[in-house]
Amino acid sequence: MSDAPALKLGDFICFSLYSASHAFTRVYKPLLDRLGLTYPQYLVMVLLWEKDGQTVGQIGEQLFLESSTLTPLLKRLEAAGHVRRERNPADERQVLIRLTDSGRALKDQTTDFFDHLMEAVGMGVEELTELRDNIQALRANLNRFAG
Amino acid sequence: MSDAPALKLGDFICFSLYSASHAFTRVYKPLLDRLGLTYPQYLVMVLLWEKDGQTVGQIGEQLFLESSTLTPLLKRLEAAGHVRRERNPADERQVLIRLTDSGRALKDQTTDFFDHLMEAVGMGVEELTELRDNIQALRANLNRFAG
DNA sequence: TTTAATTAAATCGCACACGATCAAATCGTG
DNA sequence: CACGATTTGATCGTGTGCGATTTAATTAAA
Repeated sequence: MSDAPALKLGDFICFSLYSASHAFTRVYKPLLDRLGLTYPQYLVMVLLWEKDGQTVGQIGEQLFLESSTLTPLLKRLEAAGHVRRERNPADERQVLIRLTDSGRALKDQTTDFFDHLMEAVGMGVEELTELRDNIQALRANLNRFAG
Repeated sequence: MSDAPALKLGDFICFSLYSASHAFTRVYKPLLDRLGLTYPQYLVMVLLWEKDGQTVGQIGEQLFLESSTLTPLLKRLEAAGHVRRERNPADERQVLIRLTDSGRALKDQTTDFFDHLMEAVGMGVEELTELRDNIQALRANLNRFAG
C-alpha cells in the first residue's frame, strides 16, 4: 500500500510525456497546416534545413525513428515536391534525401513559429531550458536501457 | 540571427517530449507484451482499475483522446475479453466500459512494473516528481492554448 | 409538444510508429 | 576471388491518433 503512489509516479511520468507530446503537436498543427506538413514531416525538414543531403539512416538516428516509419513519410514529402530521394552513387544501399527549391522555401514560412510557441508554453526561457535538459536526460536513460 | 537558438528551443522542447514519450513506450513494451496490451490500452486499464464502469467520454477526457481513437481501441480490449461495452440504460447515448474478471486479473501481473520503470528512468523520486509536475504544468498551458 | 439544437459514440480517411521480414549492396575473411 | 555476414532501405501487418462527418438519443425552445 505504501508504494501505491510511487507506482503511480512511474505510470504518471510516462503518461505526462505522452499527453504533453500530443498537446504540443496540437499547438503546432494550425501552424503546420499552412505549410501542408505534419509534425514528423516538419522534424525531417528542420534536419534538412540544418544539413541537406542526409541519408535515411542519419535522419532516423536523430529522430529515433525506423526506416519503416521514415520511408513512407519521405515518399510523401517527395510527392509534395519538398525533397528528392536518390541513391548514393558511392554506396547504392543508402538513399540521400535532398531539399528541392520548394522545400528550402518552406523555411521562410516558419519565422513566426517561435512567438506562437512561446506564448503557448507560457513559461520563461530559463525554466523551459531546464525542463528540456531534464527531459533529454530522462530520454538518454531510457534509450540506454532499451538500447 | 540572435533568436536562432531560441527558435531551436521551441522546436527542441516539443521534440524532447515527442522522443522521450516514444522512448518510454519502448521501455514499457516488453512488460506489456506479457499482458498482450499496448501502451494506450494499458492506460485505459489503469483508469478502469482505479474506477470501473466509466463512459467513453470520461476515459477520453482523462487521456486527452477522441472517441475516434478510443472506440476501436475499446473494441480490441473487448475482443481480448478484458472489458464489456454496454449502453447506459439511463442515457442510451453513452457507452459504459466495465472490466471483466479477466481484465481485473491483469492488474496482478503489473506488480513488478514499478521496479523495472524506476531502474529504466535512472532518477531519484524527488527529481522525477518535480519533472512530472513541470511537464504537467506545461501540458496544462498547451491545452489551455489549444482550447 | 413538435421541432430545433446539443451531446455521445461511431465511422471513415489519412498519417504515423514499430516489429518482422525481405532484397540488394557492401564488407570481410579465407 | 569467393562466399558468408553485415548493412541499408523497403515492405507488410497491426495499432494508434485525429479531423470531419454521421447517427442516435437527449434537451431546449417555440
